[in-house]
Parts: sequence; structure tokens; C-alpha cells
Amino acid sequence: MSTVSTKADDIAGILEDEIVGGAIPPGAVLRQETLSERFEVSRTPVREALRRLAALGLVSFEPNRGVRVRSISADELREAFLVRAELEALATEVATPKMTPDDLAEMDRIERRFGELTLELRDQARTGAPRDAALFVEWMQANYAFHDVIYRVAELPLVERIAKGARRTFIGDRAWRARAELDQLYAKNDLQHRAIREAISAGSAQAARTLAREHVLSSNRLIEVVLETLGAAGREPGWGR
Amino acid sequence: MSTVSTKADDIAGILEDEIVGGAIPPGAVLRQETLSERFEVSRTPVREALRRLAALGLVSFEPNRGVRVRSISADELREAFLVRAELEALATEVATPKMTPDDLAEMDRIERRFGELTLELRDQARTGAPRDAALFVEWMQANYAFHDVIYRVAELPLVERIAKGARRTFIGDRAWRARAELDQLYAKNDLQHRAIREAISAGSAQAARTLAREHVLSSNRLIEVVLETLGAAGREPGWGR
DNA sequence: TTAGCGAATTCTGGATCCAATAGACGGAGA
DNA sequence: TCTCCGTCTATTGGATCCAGAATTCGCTAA
Repeated sequence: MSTVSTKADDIAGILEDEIVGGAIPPGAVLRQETLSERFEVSRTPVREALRRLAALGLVSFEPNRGVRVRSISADELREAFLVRAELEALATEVATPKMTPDDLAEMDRIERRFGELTLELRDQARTGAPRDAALFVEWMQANYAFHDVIYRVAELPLVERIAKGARRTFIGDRAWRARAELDQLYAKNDLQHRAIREAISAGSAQAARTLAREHVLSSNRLIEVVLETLGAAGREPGWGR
Repeated sequence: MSTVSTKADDIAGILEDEIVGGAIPPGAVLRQETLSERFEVSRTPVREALRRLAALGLVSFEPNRGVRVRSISADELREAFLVRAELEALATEVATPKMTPDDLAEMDRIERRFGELTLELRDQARTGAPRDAALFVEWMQANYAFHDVIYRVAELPLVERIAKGARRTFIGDRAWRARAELDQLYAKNDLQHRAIREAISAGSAQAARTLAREHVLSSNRLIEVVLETLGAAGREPGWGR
């Protein structure tokens, strides 16, 4: 079954990844003509893709002006973490009684890898080694993989969709600038994962829920640190062409 | 300030209302040509509007086939209520310490009106009077208005957007078919509103949170009843033209 | 020198046109 | 009669074309 797709969908997917990945920075203006040249299509599918991005809230749409990548404010970021905290708590609670031994084993495997990566990250942060973007990305992915097991077991597609949408407001790469301050927070993250896993293993849905909620909320603290060290970097380049 | 808007946005807005309001039933196929004739525009803005609806999850998009209004399954409906329960709980908790006397007064006003409407509805349900759609709509709106005060005070736009998105999966009119069974649930709804209001008034954010969560979850029970009485009405008309 | 005004340019929004796909219809053969 | 296959039509996806809005730029005048 060759899953058919339209060019508009392909383009939207690519742009989506680039925006959430930070390749296209917040505040950037997306020109239809430029995009149509880049993807070697006409402006029609490009515009449909942009409509989708706008509906997803990734870009803001100003009639007769153009679209620009939305830069999230500190408030929005905080709120996104609140939402994630509630929904991850819910997913964890629901997933706990549904966990099979296989699922738990998978969580263990991911958690071990996550622990290793965390150690490496902390080492780098301590020794002041040059930043290793690939390592950070891998750490992030392992982090997400841990939570993804929970989502998969919970079988709550709507919750998963919303939570992952809120997840993307964390523009990964930026955290690096503040990595020196993040040492203990890295460690805390790892410990929390273990606590969640143990609560699930013990079959305590309520404890797992509470731990998951606190886990996300303390990630929020991590973000606060990042925002502080970043300072007021929020410049809005204007519509200039 | 004459808020400019594109035709695509206008069309999307209208279709959105019609879909969530039930004027366009789930399973209906939306033909581009038909819509373009109806709105007296070309197919271009229609397609952009449909893209937006697809991104919002209101319709499903099948390449080279068309779009159809998504019919929510019982599982999806249940999940939407879980999400709403968590987010309303969050919003209520956040809103509680921010409530001003004016806000509380407004809640009182709405609650009184809601109580009256609830009584009328219960009377109708008991006496088996002919269904009064306008009354039900008004009841629903008063219900939403109550919660909207909380959202406004909480100042969490993202939470509000998501929760209201989940809210719309409740296709209002259908509930009527089961109204006889809903008598006590109506009453419960009213009592819960009062309890939430009192907890907020007392400044107990945690109690308000718990009450709000239970309130939405018991609405879920209401929906279960509706679904049961509705039976398996889920027909998928196929793509036939 | 600078403020204001108007033309020119650039870009978006929408309409129209063409290509490609999917389902419907109908005929031929087993 | 039923199945298979080719054709035909309805409908979507994408390209191109045109109109209108917004910004830029340059000219004029105070």
C-alpha cells in the first residue's frame, strides 16, 4: 500500500519539522515564491501547506502581508508545560494498569540508555567540553522515547497529539546555551524517570500520575533557567523584504 | 479597525460552526465544486479552508478522493472528556486565586440563570413535553458561559483553545433523544456548578480543581447514557456520489 | 533637511485552466 | 450469470494568470 500524499502535505510536513527543530527560526517570514522555488512547485500547494501550519499554530497569518514563524513568549512556554504536565499525568495514570512485562522491559532499556546519555551530558557540562549537538539530540530523543512508551500503552491518541504538540514549543537547540546551569536538572530528570517507572511497575496509578505531573513541571523549571540565561533575545525583525 | 480577513478564513469559520453545530452531519462528504458554488468563489479558497479544517481534525482528507466530516467514535468522545476534565481542573485551580468580587458576581448571575434553565429542562423531561431545541441550546450556552468565566480569569489561552476544541465533540442536539434518562444528571450538573463556585469563593484552589475535574467526568457519564440510547447509529455512507 | 505625497514594485489572494486519479459503466468471455 | 477488463466521467491536485493590497522609493515643496 503506497500511502499517497499530496505535495501540500509533504511540504507542510517538512516545514513543520524545520520550524519545531529550529532550522527556521521564530520570527522568520515565509515567502510563498521562495518556498515554491525551493520545493519546485507552484505557489498553490505552498499556500495550502501554510494554511495547515497556521491552523496548527506554528505560524501566524496576516492577510495580504504574509506568514511568519510564531515566536513563543515565555508565558506561552510556561502554559505549554502546564498542559503537558496535566496530560502526561493523565496518560501515565491510564497506562499504569495496562503495562505488560514487555512494555516495562522496553522502558527499562530506554531508561538505561537515557541514564548513560545523561551522564555524558553532565560530564560535558562539568568539563566545559565543546557542545555536542548530536549528543543533546540523542538525549532528547531518549527522553521522548521514554514518554512515548507511556503514550503508546495508554492508547489515548488525542492526548498524545495535544501533548506532543505542546512538546514542540521547546526549541531544543537553545537549551545548550545554558547548559552549565543545567547540570543538576539533568540528573533530576533521570531520577524522576526511574521513579515513574517504579511506580508504574508497582501498579500505583495515582503515584505514577503525581510523579509524571511533577516531572513535567520541573522540566518547566529547567526552561525558566534557559529563558533567564537567554535574556531578552526576542527581536521581531519586521516585515521587511 | 476593519479586521481584514481572507475568503478562505471566512469559509473555514462558517464550515467550522456548521460542523460543530451539527448542521453538517458526521460522515458527510464536502465537494469542492459544491462549496465554491455556495459561497460564490472559486475552488481555490475553498480548498484552503478545507486544509484548515483538516488540520483542526474536523474533517479527514483523502488524497484524490475528497474530504469528509469526521464522525467521532465513542472512544474519541470519552477521551475528549478526559482531556477536558484535566484542563478544566487546571484552569479552575489557576483561576481561583485570581477571582475578583466582580468575577464571582458574574458567576453567580450565570449560575442563577443556569439553575432556572435546568429546572425548566427537568420539567420538560418529566412531563414529556415536546422537545424545545431553543431551550436546550440556551441551557448549553449558560453551561458554557459558566466555564468561560473561569477560562477568562485563568488567562490560559492555550488551555482554553484546546479545551474548547474538545468541547465541540459534543454534538449538542443529539443529547435530546435521551432526555428522559437525563433528569437527575441535569440536576447534578447544577449542583456541581454551585459547589465549584463555592470552592472558588472560599479560595480553595485544590478543592475547586477536584470539583471541576469530577464535574466534567460526570458529564462524561451523561454522554455514555446518550451513546447507549442512541445505539449503534454509526453508518459510514461511503464515497458514492 | 525633512515631511508628505504618489508612482512603482513586490507580494498575496483568488480565478481559471490543465493534468492525473478514482470510481462507474458497459461489453466480452468463461 | 458472473467476472474481468477497458473506457468514460466526475472530481481532485497543481500550474498559471490576473487583480488588489502593502511597502518602498523617489520626487516635490515647505
